[in-house]
Amino acid sequence: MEDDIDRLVPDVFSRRCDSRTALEHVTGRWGILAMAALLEGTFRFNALRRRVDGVSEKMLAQTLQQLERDGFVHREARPTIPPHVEYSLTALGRAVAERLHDLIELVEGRLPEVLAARAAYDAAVTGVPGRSRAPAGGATPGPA
Amino acid sequence: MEDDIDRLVPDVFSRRCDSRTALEHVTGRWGILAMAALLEGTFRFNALRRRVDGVSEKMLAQTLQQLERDGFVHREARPTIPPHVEYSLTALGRAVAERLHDLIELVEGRLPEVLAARAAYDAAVTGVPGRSRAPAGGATPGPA
DNA sequence: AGTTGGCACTTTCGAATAGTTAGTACTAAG
DNA sequence: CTTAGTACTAACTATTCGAAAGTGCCAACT
Repeated sequence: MEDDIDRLVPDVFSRRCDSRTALEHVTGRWGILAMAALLEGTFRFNALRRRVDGVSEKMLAQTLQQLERDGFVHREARPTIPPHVEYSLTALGRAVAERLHDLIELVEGRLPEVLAARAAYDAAVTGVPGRSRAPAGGATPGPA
Repeated sequence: MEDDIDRLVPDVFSRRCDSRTALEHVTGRWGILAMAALLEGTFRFNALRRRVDGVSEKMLAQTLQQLERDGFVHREARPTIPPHVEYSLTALGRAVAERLHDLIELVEGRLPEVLAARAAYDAAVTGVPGRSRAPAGGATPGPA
């Protein structure tokens, strides 16, 4: 992405490429979970918020707006009071969500290995399993 | 993940599940790009930094440490001055990186659709294509 | 001789973003 | 009457990120 010719080839490694932000939206902390939940079906706002444990209204609203703008999510609002809004995946969003789902399944399925690695790392760093501490600074190659 | 029995089943939708942070590490802004770069081969620190456009030394160091601790990345440091450190994917990291790569390929390949969606969204929101503005607040269902 | 560049980080401080809380306006149910 | 629900937004606080400088040594260049 160093000049105009290169700009025609999407490349997430280049910070100036629009694909970078699109990728960040679908893999952001709340984006990936919202997409994965929507793969299960259409949700209303608060139902989605309950599905994605820990997300605030603000962050969810912001995330859904980004995803909608990128074309991954479809928002259907009825002119009612109280509001009635439904969110669902677009075809593009579904393609992305399926890959996110694959990733999530893998990470969940191999969590024991991650936990074991963490314990081993912590023990190597501090000599005490379960206690994480950054290696000391300086120009010396750190332990690991 | 509401009680001890549920804690045995990894579930990224639950904020208390360790798989949540593991997923956040590999899909974080810099994590996903570092993993994708390492899929290309082993990198030394500054080579990786050059590969991932826009990342600071601080964020890269922090990201690599997280990934190493989770067991996705292997760090090989020689006891030399100047330092000589190499980063590569573990087997677990490779499995994850391959899925990240699939996702990246998809997002890059369908970027034109994302850009078209953004233009359409901005036009619908502001009447001016290319100019993004959040819908007005209140309890009224927003336009979209 | 001095200067510069390279290596892989860490530290400090300000900028940016995420999170918390309260608010909007209406209806239905208790 | 109060409470709960709906889908957000605004204001303030907390946390994280980014920019810049620093570490200590060696090699290459002037």
